Amino acid sequence: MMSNALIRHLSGYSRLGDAETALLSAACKNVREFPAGHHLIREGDDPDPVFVILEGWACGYKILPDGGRQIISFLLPGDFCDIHIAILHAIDHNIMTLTKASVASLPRAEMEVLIQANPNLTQAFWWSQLVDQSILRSWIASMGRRKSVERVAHLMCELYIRMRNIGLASDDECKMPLTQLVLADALGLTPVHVNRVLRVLKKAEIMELSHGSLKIIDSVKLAEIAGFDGNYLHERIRPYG
Amino acid sequence: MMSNALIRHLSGYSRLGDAETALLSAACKNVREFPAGHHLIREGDDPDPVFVILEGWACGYKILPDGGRQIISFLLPGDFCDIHIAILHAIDHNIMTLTKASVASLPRAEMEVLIQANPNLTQAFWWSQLVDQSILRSWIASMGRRKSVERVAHLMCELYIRMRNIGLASDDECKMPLTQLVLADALGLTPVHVNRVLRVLKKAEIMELSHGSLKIIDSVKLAEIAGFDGNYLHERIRPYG
DNA sequence: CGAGGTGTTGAAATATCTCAAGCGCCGTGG
DNA sequence: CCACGGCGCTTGAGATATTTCAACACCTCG
Repeated sequence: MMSNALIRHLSGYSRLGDAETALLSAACKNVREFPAGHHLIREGDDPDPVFVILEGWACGYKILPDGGRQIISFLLPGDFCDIHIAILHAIDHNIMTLTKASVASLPRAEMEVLIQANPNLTQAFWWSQLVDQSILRSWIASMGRRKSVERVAHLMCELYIRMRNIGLASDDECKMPLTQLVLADALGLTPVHVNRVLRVLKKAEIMELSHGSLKIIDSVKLAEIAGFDGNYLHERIRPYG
Repeated sequence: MMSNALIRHLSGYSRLGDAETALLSAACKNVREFPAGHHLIREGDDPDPVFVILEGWACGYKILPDGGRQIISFLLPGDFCDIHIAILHAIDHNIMTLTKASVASLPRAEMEVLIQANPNLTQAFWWSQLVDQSILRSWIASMGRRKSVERVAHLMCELYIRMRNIGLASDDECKMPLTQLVLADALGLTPVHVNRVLRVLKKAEIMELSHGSLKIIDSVKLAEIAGFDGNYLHERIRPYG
């Protein structure tokens, strides 16, 4: 029975003791609720607090000179914005909520003390960051070498597994509050094309995305189309539950 | 007068004292020469030594289930393979030399002692890793939202600037030992298409890539086509020289 | 009730790929 | 020294995936 998505998330990466979870809980006391479409971080900001998503979804994105948007990452409950980004002078992308979300903000200084004093936490944060980086690599591979159907399938696999890892998915279903436009901006496609791809996957009785939730009908075929190998998510130490 | 590409690279991120540069030099004593096409790291390996490229180029890549290759990163002199990746169980991509290269390998244990004892080094390594991550994000944006000409132009801008940052580029030219096939695998394109794009850029008198080197003819137009904004490379503290 | 965001569909336009062939260069082996 | 094979580059023509443009239906929210 874990009180907090951050703890649930990190405890997948390192065995945390009671003392550590207590520290994390305490650090997360400053919680705010934001509506969908609220910016947590804007490009060019001075990085200050570390945000942790406790409930809801967010995404990181970049705007290209021609006005196009590319989504770079999805933040699920327990995920946080890059901690050490403070070292850089300015942030090079935006982070925005995709749904109503409750978000804890931890003062950076406090954060660093916390990490330095607790080797298990250090390790958990490192791991988490490395997994993020691994996901970025995997996205590049997807954008570069997968066709649209495969790309959609792959992203759905990734997000489903990530949701399952934090205890937010059932056997064949999970929340997936993404509009087709958002999906398009994440996959480097057009909204219309995403629509057609989703139709194909539905007609083939493989998966169905609607009303903000994903239903996996034939998980084997889905993974096959996606060419999905979850290794890059570097599995949790112990499954949730 | 810097003896070593690693030092040159890191000193762009943090002011290193004589003591620190001496330590780094000493750590780099174990140097080997590899031919082009040699694998430094293979997917699934147990991560052990940290490799630093002293001379030559390397790249990281993934192989997709259908056999396709996607290049994920280019390693230039001074770049190194992810240090903290040791935390993960297994590496999820390959690293291969693209040219004859001289490579230092640092025992991981030694590395960690070094870092923990020297805050400036810690900072430099952090920064370096964050820049790598920033480059990954920028690649995703490129693959998702730029057309082939823009994508080629953008990569050339990035690599030129990175070469310049380590003192390996002249005003309008630098080494660029990439075959069109490699370029294609990095950009998510076909070798034939890369060829046609390069032709266009050459005919338009913007840049020319041949015999392993890049010549920039009209840097303004090149940056314009690319929509290049170098911020994501998070400039060095002091320019090389 | 109207407005705006989201999803749906069709038809035409276009970027990129695929397949296929030929060329030039370079290192190797006869 | 020449012939050969291999790799990288080049070019063409046709095929295909994805985009673009445009219209409409649906729903929620004010």
